[in-house]
Amino acid sequence: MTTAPRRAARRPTLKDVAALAGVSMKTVSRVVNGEAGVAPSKVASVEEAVRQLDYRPNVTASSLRRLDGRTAAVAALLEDLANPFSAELHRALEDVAHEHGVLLFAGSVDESPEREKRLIRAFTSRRADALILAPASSDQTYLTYEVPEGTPVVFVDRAPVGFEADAVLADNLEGARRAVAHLIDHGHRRIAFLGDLAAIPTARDRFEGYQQALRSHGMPYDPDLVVHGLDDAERAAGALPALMKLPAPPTALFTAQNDITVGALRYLQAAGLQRTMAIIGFDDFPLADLLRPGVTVIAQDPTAMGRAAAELLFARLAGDVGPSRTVVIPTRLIVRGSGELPVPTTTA
Amino acid sequence: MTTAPRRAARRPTLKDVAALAGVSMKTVSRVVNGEAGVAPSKVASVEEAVRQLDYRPNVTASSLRRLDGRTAAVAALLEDLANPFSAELHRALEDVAHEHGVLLFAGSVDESPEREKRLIRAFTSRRADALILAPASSDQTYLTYEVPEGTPVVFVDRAPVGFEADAVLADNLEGARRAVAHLIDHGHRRIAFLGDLAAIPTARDRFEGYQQALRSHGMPYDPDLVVHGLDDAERAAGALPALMKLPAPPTALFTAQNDITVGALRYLQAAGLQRTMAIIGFDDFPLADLLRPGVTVIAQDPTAMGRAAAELLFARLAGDVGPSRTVVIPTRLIVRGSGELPVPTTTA
DNA sequence: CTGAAAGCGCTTACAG
DNA sequence: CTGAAAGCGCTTACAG
Repeated sequence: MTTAPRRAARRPTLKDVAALAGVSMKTVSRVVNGEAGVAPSKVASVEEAVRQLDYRPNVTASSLRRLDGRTAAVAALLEDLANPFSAELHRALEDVAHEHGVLLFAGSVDESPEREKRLIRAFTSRRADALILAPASSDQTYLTYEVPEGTPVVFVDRAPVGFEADAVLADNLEGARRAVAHLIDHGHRRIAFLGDLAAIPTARDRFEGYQQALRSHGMPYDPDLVVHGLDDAERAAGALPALMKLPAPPTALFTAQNDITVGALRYLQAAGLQRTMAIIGFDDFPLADLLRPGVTVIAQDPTAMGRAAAELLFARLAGDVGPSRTVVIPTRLIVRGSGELPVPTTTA
Repeated sequence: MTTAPRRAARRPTLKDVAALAGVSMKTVSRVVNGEAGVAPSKVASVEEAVRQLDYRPNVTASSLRRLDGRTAAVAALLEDLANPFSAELHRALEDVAHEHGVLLFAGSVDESPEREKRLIRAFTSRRADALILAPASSDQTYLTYEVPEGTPVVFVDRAPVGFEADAVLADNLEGARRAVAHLIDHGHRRIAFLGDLAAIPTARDRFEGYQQALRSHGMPYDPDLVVHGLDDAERAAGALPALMKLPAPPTALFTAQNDITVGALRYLQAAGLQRTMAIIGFDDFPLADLLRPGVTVIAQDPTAMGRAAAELLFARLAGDVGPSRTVVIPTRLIVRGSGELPVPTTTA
């Protein structure tokens, strides 16, 4: 019978290293933290003791006593870690944090202001050094007393309300305006807007872009062509039959969010309308190029947004005390076919 | 000029609460931790002081002194947080952790054993209570001394080697066997295998399933039809021209991973072969149902895998000391058209 | 260049 | 039922 290897029972401490190396705890601390001014012979014996004991500093304990209280961990509160936009953003944050030797806590806020507040409490009570937040709440004044001074907060995807902070945003209004202008350029005059919950700021900006495009082209705004509150693909698909039954149905759709685009595409394909109804979606998605026709989209760049947010954050942690900055990451129109379908020349 | 609200400068401590409530620190500690046996009047005055000062316990400090040293944080090392499989798994872990009031650290190992080891060190030095690991390394014996006793480790997606631990795995071999048997049932005799890096255990299992299916149907194994090492979509697409130039090219493809399936589909569509070449992919992906033909897949269930892993983990944290368990989450064949294309009846 | 003492915010182990 | 003292693993603020 073989004996399973035993796990390390108790982690050795600074004190154990000091005893083995025959120096004081303070000297071990200096060596471990790379401070200058320790005799080379002592450095060597400390390093040898560290190796022998396989000593690992307790980051938690050191942050407790340090003046700056830094834990080398930052927290990200994103919309939903399972959704591709949040996942890519998260990955970009991880990459920058990793370069700085900092670890990342993550949580999904799920469009729930209560959940957002619970997570903020959980992360601040673990003394995260900084927060990245894609808020679900409509007002973040509460952060003033929830987040201690000296803990930077950077907003991503959604702008802060009632709280001064850096922010990284996509160009939602301009992207939407461009999508709708593109449809108008292809001859469409009846363009439907299918949007997410109207309470979500990005959804509002995209709706505003839709309206601006109509206005600047001298086109009337028809509320019958507008549907808000579509918070998943099924609901989006379910909204289309009513639009199609209008006396003057739309000839083009602007779907203002990923899942809405997918739901609309499912409906169009089931109804055999995929080569008749023009569609442009906000947000790119994998395989959009493989569908027939390919799906024209306004693409965001979550990786660029994540990197920019993380860089603002680390600049703050490095001591930048300038006024809050807002970085806008541009969107891109990707032409693939569905947004270039002409107005059908039927005798309706 | 209005004054911006000031942020809380210093967090109040247990001591501050004790002073305000006129009791000892120990009594405050008892109330905060919900321990019984405190006079109701003292409970009330402590609770009032907590409210007035907006006191938040410092989780980090309490874990330092506690005997169990629990930090109420667990770490997940996944393949790549940006990839949908890892992202869904991560989200499922988050949900279970959230139910337990536990926070989640996450990191991507990126098929790099070095990165895996760095992350393990980072997480253990932050004293995570437990680890969830989808390893990139081929051997995890090193965990024996890297992970302290009493810190549970649960493997997901890949089985441990050289280390005793719980594991949650997909049924890779059986799923692959079933995919290939399905193609054989539809008349195919020349079935290509397109796989990821052969060093990845799941890739090996899927290859083994491919071989077993051929064997059990009395079909020869032809190495010309097998390509390993396809680690992204472009590489997968690039492998197909050579297969098509074989004297007897395949009539069906088994693509053993998500990105490989996508790469193959891009090639087939560019070559106009999407209605000629049968294909079954391992891993489902969004919109597989909207392509024409729909893409037949072997679907994994990352959400079920994440939940199962988290439940094993919390059972260990709750004191379960039984022998290691391995949970296998079954895969599902989803028939959509591409896997049911017949063998073309050409005169080749 | 080096170390002894005090303290970060909390819990433990006691004593009353 | 309550609290004073010690200590978790480390760094600070000194003194030499």
